[in-house]
Amino acid sequence: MGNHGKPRCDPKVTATSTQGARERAPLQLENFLPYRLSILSNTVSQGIASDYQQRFALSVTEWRVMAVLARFDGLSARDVAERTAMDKVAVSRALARLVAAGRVDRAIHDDDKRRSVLRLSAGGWLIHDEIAPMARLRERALLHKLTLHERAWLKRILDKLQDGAPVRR
Amino acid sequence: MGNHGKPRCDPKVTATSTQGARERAPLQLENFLPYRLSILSNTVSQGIASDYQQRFALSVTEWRVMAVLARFDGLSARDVAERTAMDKVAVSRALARLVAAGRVDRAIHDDDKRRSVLRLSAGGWLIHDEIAPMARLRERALLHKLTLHERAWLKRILDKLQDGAPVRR
DNA sequence: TTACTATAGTTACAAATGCAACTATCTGCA
DNA sequence: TGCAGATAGTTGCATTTGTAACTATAGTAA
Repeated sequence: MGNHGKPRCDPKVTATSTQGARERAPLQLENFLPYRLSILSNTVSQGIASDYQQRFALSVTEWRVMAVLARFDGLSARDVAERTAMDKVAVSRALARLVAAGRVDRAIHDDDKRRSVLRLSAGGWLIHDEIAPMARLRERALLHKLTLHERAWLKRILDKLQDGAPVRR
Repeated sequence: MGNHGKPRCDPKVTATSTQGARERAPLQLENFLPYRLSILSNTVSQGIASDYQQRFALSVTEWRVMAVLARFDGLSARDVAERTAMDKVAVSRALARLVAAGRVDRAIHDDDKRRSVLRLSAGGWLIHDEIAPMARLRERALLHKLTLHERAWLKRILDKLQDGAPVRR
């Protein structure tokens, strides 16, 4: 029962990294790629969100929907879901709020009455035009931590990591 | 009112990238670093979670708590929150479930009765020892998409992006 | 037509999450 | 002592999210 080689270490005295048993040893979260990605992504997204969250009462999902609609006019909800890699239910709800707030106009497709035809409203564009530059600034600040060389590698690496990844729906 | 240079483009006909107006133009989400990080992170975490989610009825937060406890024995809830970069409330709730399920043993600190002293139970270790290798495999599969050179760059880049980042609490 | 299947989008319900308020304990200092 | 913060952890409540079921429309073929 108790034959587990538990790493008994005082947590305050830096991490007795229990190397030795290769597969069995506990993960080192701080070096575990999926974990690091998660932390970094949350930190970054949270930073950007704090720019507009309270100011416009806009959630991250709502902003993402607005961002795609700014780029591609007349998409259906399904298209939006595809382009944002968000769940269709999440998109539906974000759209309900955006339409109610008058930030997005929703029409019905002529040839297919199931589809909606989505478009930023004038008010939506105003908000978009305030947020987009802030988002860009955040990205720039992030990239400024890297050399040009590193930025190029990062892009290449993200491409490779992403390729063949399953697309959510 | 309508003097917005909206990019009218058929979404099916690949992305008329509205370059020109530098700051004003809509974001290209697909090249926007924060967005890419978010997608990648979600995809990866989701993949790992699918390995244990239903099988052990374990949430991502719970697994993370178990992972730190595997590595550092006798932490307090606060320590766990710090090491997982999770909210203390989230940790408290995850612990409540883990203790109830008999996966974590909770004692009270001798010198400070506020603190808990946390430790994986024997059953917790069994589960950990099943999940950890799977998680490692997932990470390995991810890293195998990269050359050794790229892996080194990625590590370096993540370090730089993360440095100076605010620590959640 | 009718029936079967697929798709767009919404709704319902349950679980997860975040924030603020709360209890209990500890620390420091008059 | 005893009182005013701090800190560890939990609880309540409102919001968000995920899953599945549902409605409505479309496509296809007998």
